[in-house]
Amino acid sequence: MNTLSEENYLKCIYRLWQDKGQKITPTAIADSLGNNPASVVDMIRKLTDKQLIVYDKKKGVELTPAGLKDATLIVRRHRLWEVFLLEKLGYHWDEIHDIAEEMEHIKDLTLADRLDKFLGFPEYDPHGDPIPKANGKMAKRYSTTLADVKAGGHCRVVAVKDTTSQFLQYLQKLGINIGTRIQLLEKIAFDNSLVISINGEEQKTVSQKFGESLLIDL
Amino acid sequence: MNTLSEENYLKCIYRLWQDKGQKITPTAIADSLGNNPASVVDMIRKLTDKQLIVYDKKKGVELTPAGLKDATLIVRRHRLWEVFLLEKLGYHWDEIHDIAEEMEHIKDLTLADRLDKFLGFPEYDPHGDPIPKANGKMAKRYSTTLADVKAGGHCRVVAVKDTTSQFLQYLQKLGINIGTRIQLLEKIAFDNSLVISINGEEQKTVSQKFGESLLIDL
DNA sequence: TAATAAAATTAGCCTTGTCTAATTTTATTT
DNA sequence: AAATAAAATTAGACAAGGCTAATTTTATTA
Repeated sequence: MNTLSEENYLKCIYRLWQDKGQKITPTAIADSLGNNPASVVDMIRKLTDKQLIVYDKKKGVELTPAGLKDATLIVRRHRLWEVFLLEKLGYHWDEIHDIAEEMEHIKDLTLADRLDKFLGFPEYDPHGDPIPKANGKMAKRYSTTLADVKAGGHCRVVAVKDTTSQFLQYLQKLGINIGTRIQLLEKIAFDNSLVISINGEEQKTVSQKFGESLLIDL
Repeated sequence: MNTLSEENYLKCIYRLWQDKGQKITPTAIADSLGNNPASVVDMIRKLTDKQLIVYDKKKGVELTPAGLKDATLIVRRHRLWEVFLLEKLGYHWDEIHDIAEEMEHIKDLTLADRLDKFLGFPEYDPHGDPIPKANGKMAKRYSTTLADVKAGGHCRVVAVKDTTSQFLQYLQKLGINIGTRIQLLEKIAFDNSLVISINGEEQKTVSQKFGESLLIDL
C-alpha cells in the first residue's frame, strides 16, 4: 500500500513519462510537483526500495511494471471521479480537477470498477484524457496540438493538456469545448501567436502557449 | 481548514457526545480512536487553540459552536457517502463504513450539498443514522435498544449502534435489516441474553451486547 | 484520612515528508 | 581542457502526529 505522497509522485512520474517520453530527472519531478529537488531525491530512494521505479543517472526515472500498474490505477480513479463530478453532481469543467485530486486516493479494491460501471464505462474524461480500463489499457491519446496545425488548416478539439481553472475558464470564455471546430487562419511569425476562427465565427488571436495546451484531431 | 487527524478527533468527540451525553475524557477519546492518551492530550491542545473545543477538567471536552459545525459537516459527508456507496455503487451494508471513513474528508464547499441533491435528500443513512442537513439539523435519532424491550414486547429495528462488519455480517446471517420486526420472547436473568423471534420466525438467542447494539422503535 | 489505583500530563523519541544550505557531480561553454 | 553553470546529492533541521516511560493529579477504597 502506498502513502498519499508516494501516490502523488507515482502519478507525477506517469504524467511526465506520457507527456514527453523524455528523460525524467529529479529536477523535472520537483518542478512538476512544486517540491524541492532534495525532497524528490528522498522519495526516489523510497520508491526504488519499494521497487516501483528504477533510477538510472543516464536514463532518469522509470516506472517498473508494478509502479506503472499502481500509477495507472490512480489515473483511472482520477479520471473516473472527474466524470462523476461533472455528469452526476453537475460541477463545471474547471472545478473538477482539484476535487478528483483528493478522490483518486480513496483506497478500495472494487471502487474504481464499480464507479466505472455506474458511469457506463466512459472512454474519456471531461478533459479528453482516456480513462485506463481495469486491465490498464486505454483508448487513444491525442498528441497533436493546435500549435502543430498548418496555417489554413481545420481541426477539432479533442482534449486539453492543461487542466488548471485559469486555462479552462479562458476556453469557456472563448466558447471552446471538447468537440469544438477550429480553423487556424494565420501564424504570427514574430511570437508564434495563432489567429483562429472558432466554429466558423469571428477570428481571435491566442498565444503559442495556448496553442500548445489544446490537443486536436485533424 | 482542519487536518485529517483533527477531523477524526472532532468526529470522535461528536460521536461520544451523542452516544452518552457523558463527560468526555482524554481516556475515552483515546479508547475510541485506539490512540494513546498522551497523543490525545496533544490534540486537545491543538483543537483548543483553534477554538473548536473547550476542555475543562470538571466537565471534560466539549465542542464549541464552531467545532460542532465542523463535526456535523464531517458526519453529514460520511453518511451521504454511505448512501451513495450502497445505493449507487451496489456495496453491501457491511462494506461501506470504512470507505466512507475516507471519503468524508474530501474537502469542497459544495460537494456535500450536490451529493445530497443527487441522492434525493435522504434522511437516514443505511445504518439508520440520521443525516445532518446543510443547516445542521437532522431527523430523529433513536436511542432505545433491543435490550430495553420488556419480555414479550414487539419492536422494529430502526438503526444499528455498531457499524463494524463483524456485527453487520452477523445481522445479515440472522436475517435482520433496518425495518425488521422482532419480538423479545425472554430475557435470561443469568447473563441478560435475549431470546428473540425475527419476523415471527423461529427463535434465536443473542447476547446482551448484541441487544444493546440494535436501536429499535416500539 | 491514608493508601492505592486510575487518569492526566510531561518529557523525550520516532517516522514521514518536507525544507535550506552546503557539497559533489555532471554538463556546457569558452 | 579548463572554467563555469547546472543538477544532484548529502547533511541537518523542522512540523505533524504518533509512541513509551515517568511523573503528577485526581479518584477511589480500605
